[in-house]
Amino acid sequence: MKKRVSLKDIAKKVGVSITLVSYVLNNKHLNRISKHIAEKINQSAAELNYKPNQVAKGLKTNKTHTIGLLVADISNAFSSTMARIIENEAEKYNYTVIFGSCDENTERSKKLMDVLINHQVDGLIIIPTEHSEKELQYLVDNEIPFVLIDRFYEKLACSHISLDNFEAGKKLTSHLLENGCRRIGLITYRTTLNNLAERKLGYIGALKEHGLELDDALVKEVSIPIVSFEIAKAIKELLSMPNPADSLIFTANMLSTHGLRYIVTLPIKVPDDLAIATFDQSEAADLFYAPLTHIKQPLEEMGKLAVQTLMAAIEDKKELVQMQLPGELVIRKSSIVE
Amino acid sequence: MKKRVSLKDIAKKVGVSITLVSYVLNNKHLNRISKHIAEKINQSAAELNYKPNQVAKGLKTNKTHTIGLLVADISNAFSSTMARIIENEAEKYNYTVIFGSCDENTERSKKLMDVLINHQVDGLIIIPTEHSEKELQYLVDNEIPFVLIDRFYEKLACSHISLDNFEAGKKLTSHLLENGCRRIGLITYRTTLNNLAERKLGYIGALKEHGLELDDALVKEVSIPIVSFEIAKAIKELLSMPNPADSLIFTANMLSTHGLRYIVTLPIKVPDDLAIATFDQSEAADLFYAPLTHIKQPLEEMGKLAVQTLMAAIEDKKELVQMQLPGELVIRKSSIVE
DNA sequence: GCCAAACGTTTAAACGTTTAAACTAAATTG
DNA sequence: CAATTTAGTTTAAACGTTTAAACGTTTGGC
Repeated sequence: MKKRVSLKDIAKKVGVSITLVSYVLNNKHLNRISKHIAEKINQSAAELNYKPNQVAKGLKTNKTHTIGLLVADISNAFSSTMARIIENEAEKYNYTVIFGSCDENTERSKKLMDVLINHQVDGLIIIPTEHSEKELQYLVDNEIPFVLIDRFYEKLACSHISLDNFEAGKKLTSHLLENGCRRIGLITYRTTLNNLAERKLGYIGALKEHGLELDDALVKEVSIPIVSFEIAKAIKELLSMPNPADSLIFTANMLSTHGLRYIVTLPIKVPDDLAIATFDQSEAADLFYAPLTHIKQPLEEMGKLAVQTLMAAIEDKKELVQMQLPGELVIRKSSIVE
Repeated sequence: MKKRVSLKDIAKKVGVSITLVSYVLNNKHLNRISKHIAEKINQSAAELNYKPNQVAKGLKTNKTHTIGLLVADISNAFSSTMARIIENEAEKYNYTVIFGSCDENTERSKKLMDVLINHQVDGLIIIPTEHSEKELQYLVDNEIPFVLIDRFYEKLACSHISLDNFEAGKKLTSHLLENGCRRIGLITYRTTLNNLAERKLGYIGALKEHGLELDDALVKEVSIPIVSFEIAKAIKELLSMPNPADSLIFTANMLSTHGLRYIVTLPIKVPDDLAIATFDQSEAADLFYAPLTHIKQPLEEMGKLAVQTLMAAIEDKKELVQMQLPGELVIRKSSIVE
C-alpha cells in the first residue's frame, strides 16, 4: 500500500506549518488566516487528493465517528433490513457502521462486543442475544453509550427501542379469535428473551379476554438456532391431537418460514383447514398461496429512533429512551376463514 | 464515556515503564523480561480490565485490522448472506468488518468508499455498482488491496471472484430447452454490468447450440432499482405476444421474487402453462407452489476465497486472483413440464 | 581483576492529527 | 512615539501505542 497523503505533505508543499493546514482544512480560525495562504492550502490538498486519516483524528479527539452494530444474525431479513436503515441514518450524522453478526451465540456476541469496543466505537446498537446481561452491564458501568433494539432486559437501566410485543400478540390473537378460531396453536422459541415472552403473554391475554383458558398443549417451543425438523414435529402434534389446533401463530419470521415449508407438504388448505398468522413480514409470507396475516413492525421508525437515541447519548444527553412502538396488524388471506 | 484503561495506567500501577507493559502484553522479548514483573503486569492488566486501543495501535502500525465491505444492497439476501460469510471468515484472521450498503447507487458507492478508506481499512471487498471504474482504478493506483465479488470489469487489473455466469446461463437455458421449452423469455436488468451480460450470452449460446435463433422480443430489460410494475409489464408482454413465451428465465433473485408476485395473480399454472428458472435461491423461490429450478451460487466458497485473497493482498502478495466458479443447477418443479 | 556479554529495563521518537499557547510583525491607539 | 491591539503564523504537547536504541547492572570468561 502506498503511503497516504498527510497534512505534513501539504504543509511541506505549501511551505507552512502543519497546524495552519489543519486549521484551513477544518475551517477553523478562518478569520485570522490570510485568504491567499488558505487558498493555496486548499488547492494543494485537492491536488494531492488528501484524505484525512480518521484513525489519527480518532486518537486525538477520542471520537471515531463510528458506531458498532451487533445483530443476532445478519442473514435474517429483520437484521439486514435494520442494518440498512441504521447505516443510512448513521450516515446523516457522518457516522460509519462497524458490524458483527453473532448468530444468536452468546460467546460470539461477547467477543464481538469486545472487538467493537477495542476499535473505540463511539457507541453501540445491539440486538442482544440471550444471557448477555453481564456484558451489557459492563457497558452501563463504563458509560459506553448503547441502545438495544427488539429485545431488552427489565433490570437493565439502558435505552431500548422495541415493538409493543404484548399488544401485538394480543392483537394478532384477537383477530384470529374474532374470525372464529378457537384452538390457536402458538409456535415460539424456547428462550428467556423478553420479546417472545411478551408475545406469548399477549396471546394469553387475548384468550382470557375472549373467555378462553390457556391450553398448554397448544404452545410449542423450538430451539434457537432453528431446526426444521422440530417445527415440523410441533405442527404435526398440534394437528393430530384429540382436539387439534384450528389455527397457528408463529412468533417470528423464521418460524413461519420454516413452518410454511412443512405445511405446503401437507394435504391441508390454508386458511380453511388451518388459519395462520405470524409476526414479521417475509418473502415467504408474501408469496405463500394464502399470503400471511402478520404483525408489521415499524422497522424504519425503530432504526431511526435507535440511531437518534444513540447520537444523543454520545452527545452526553443522559436521559434513557425506552420505547415500545405499536405493530400494525396486516390482514391477509391466511386468516380469513369463511 | 469513562476514560478507558491504557498502558500508562498499568505501568503506573505496577511501577514500570510503558514499554515494558507493552512488551509483556504483546508477548515480545519475553525471554528477557523477569517472570515476576511479567506476572504482575498481566495481573494488573486483568484487574484493570485493560483493552488495547486499536485506534492507537492502528496509527502506529499502519494496520487497522479492519476490512471494508461495500455491498450493493445489504437487505438483499445475496449481500447479507455474503456479509455474514465474509465476517465469519475475516474473524478467523482477527479482522473486523466495516460496511456500507450503497443501494446500487454510484454516488453513494463513491462516498462510502471514501469513508472506508479514510477509516484506514487494510483492504476492501466490493460488490461494485455500475460506473465505478474510476473509483476502482483509484484503488489500483494507490495500491489499496481489494477484491471484487459477483461482478467485475474486464479492463480493470484486479482480483475478482464471481460465478461463471456464461456457463451458468447456458446450463439453465439448456435445461429448459431439453425439457421441451422453445420460446424462453429472459427477464434481466438494464445494465452494463458484466455478470448479467454474461448470463444473457450464456442464454444465447445455449439457444445456438440447440439450433435456435435469438428472438429479441423474448428479452426484456427492467430498471435498477427494481420496479414491480415494469416486471409485470414485461411478463404480460411475453405472454401476450403472437408467439408467446412458454418459459421464463430470471437473471437475478429480486427479479424472480417480483416476477412470482405477479405470476401468482395470473390464471396460469407453473410449470404446465409456463416453466420458470432463475438465478439465485430465495425464500420466495423455495416457497412458491412449484419451487423454482435455479442456479445455486457457491456463496460460501466465494466469500471465503474473497477474504483469503484479500488477506494475501494485504500481506503484500502481488498476484491477482481472478476466478469464475461454477454454479450448480438445482432442478425443481418449476421447470419440469410433462 | 578486567573486559565483554547477557540481562532487565527505560528513553525517546514516531504514527497523523488537534489545539492551547506563544510568538512576531504590523496596525492602531492615546 | 511608546504602548497596546490585532493579524497571521508557528511551537509544542498530547492522544495510546510500538519499537529501535540506549542504559546500568550483573554475570562469566580468561
